Amino acid sequence: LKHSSISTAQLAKICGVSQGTVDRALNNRKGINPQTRERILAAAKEYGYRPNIHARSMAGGRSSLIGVVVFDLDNQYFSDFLTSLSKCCDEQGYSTVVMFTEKDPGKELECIRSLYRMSVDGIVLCPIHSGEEYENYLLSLEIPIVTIGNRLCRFPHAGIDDRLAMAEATEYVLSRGYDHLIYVKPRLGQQNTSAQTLRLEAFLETTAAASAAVTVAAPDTAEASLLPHRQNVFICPTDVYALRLLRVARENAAGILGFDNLRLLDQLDIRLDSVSYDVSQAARLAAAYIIDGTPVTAPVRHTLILRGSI
Amino acid sequence: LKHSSISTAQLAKICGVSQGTVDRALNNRKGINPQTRERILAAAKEYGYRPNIHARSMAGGRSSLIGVVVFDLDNQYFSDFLTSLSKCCDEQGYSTVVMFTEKDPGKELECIRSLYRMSVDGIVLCPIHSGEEYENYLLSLEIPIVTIGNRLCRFPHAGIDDRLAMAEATEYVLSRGYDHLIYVKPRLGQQNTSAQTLRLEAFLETTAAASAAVTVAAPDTAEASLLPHRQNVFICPTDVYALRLLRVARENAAGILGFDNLRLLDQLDIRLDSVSYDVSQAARLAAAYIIDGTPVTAPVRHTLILRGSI
DNA sequence: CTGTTAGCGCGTTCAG
DNA sequence: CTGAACGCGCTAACAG
Repeated sequence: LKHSSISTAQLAKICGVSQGTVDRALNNRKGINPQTRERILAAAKEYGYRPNIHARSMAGGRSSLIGVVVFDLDNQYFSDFLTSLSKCCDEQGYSTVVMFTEKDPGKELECIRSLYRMSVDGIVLCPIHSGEEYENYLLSLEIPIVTIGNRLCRFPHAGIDDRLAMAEATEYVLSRGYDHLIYVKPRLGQQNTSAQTLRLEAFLETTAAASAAVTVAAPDTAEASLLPHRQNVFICPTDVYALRLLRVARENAAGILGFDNLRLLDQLDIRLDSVSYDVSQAARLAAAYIIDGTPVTAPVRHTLILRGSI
Repeated sequence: LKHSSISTAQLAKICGVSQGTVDRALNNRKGINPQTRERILAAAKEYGYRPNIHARSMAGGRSSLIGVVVFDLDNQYFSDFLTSLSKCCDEQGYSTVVMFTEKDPGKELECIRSLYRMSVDGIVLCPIHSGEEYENYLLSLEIPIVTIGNRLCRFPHAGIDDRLAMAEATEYVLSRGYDHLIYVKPRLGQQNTSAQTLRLEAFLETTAAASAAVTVAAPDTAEASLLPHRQNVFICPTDVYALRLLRVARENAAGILGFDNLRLLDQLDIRLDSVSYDVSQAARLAAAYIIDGTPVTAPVRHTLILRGSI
């Protein structure tokens, strides 16, 4: 009663074969008569056979579980990603188990350990830790791990080319004639800040040769950085900051650029230019890497969505 | 190597007892010498023993997995709830498995079936289905199920008293002297719309005896419902609608009330009055019901958060 | 109070 | 190509 779906043993009895043969048919293993395979497959479909993940993972096979480790759901970026990933995994018969680190390095380790103990088939991780020792630990788990948001040296990354995206966006801003760029830099208190670091570096490199003035400000000092008699523009490496500065920008006739293009913008009809990319593609890349081992070759493509705030 | 944590068998060998005794100690079962129990518990702690959920659930015990079925993460309400629930479950050694229905009744059944097959210990469900037949099916699963958002007759609900909350909010609005109340009613195309239905009913009952004019409008016709030379106010049963109407309200000097008090409001410093309640308390109630069987006796308390939009 | 045993459903040997 | 047997880690039932 507990599990409505039938077991391989029952299937075996029904088809008049052994459990081993059923296993060979179900899991596309070699060494089985094509006819008996078809017969078993047909019966499996008829009786609605579904593998039991617990038994399977105990016997050393896949668990069909994929772990996801993110900060929280405060930033809609993660919500967007989760929705896509969950859908993507579902379609392939996998379930996702999400855990939150709340940007606490200790919790990150706890999350990973928990997921490992659940014998997930892989982990999608937005890391806050970094360093060789940490990566060694992750590698020792011997399960596929792919990063999102922040990066790790020896693991694939499902995301955009942060450097290129920010460089292009900055160039566009410069081309619009602004002569004072205020980069709103988050406090980089954490360990792994690769995403934000790459964006900042790209911004600095791109503006190095420009004639425009440049200020790098903390979120709470951004407003005070506005210069009079200048064409000011806020460059925000996250929509979250941009949203908070939207009013200030408008009141001071300054331009403003966001990053991530949260669904929120369209949902609430907010006129904020933002660097956008296909989150579902990132999710697909991550899932494909974990499920099929498909290597992540190219970064996800990005676009600048213009709504008139620059 | 796969599972770094030791097994009950190993613990048994270490303590010089049988596996059965270890089980009795670990799971607070009766019929064991308090001294041997302490000895085993100490060893378990020392060696970092952690139960294997797959083995446990296969043997007919708990899986320490709790299923969550919600529409999606578009509405921040669900993100808020999930964050709280996940935290709450974590603290008690449970993990959550989230699935999305996308308001598709067929998917809702799929989600529940999947979770059931994973032998989750219980399900937190925001139902879109309803009706006796459906409830019978859920009951036949013989696992604890608690609803959030929408309700079902024969299952506990972790949430506020929607009727009372809307009634009180409406009364407050009336007390502020508005003489034209525009209720923004969602399209109730789904099957289970209990939450929205209760709120609308409460609004209508509360305004029945009032002298103020009342209009019930669809989200896209709300603006057109504004009456000239009147003190208009929008009553939105969801912050999502309120956020979209915020500008219209301001431009027309109309009041506006939201519902749910999304974290977004504080995050972006949005001045919207909204009916608020402690989401984490709802999460705790839901978790306690599933984990310990604690009955949900009283609804979660609500408050009206005033930010000057009424 | 404690030890022993069986079995959950599946993957993986090893024989045939 | 197929069948039989074992073990994963745990709970439950029965013996002592």
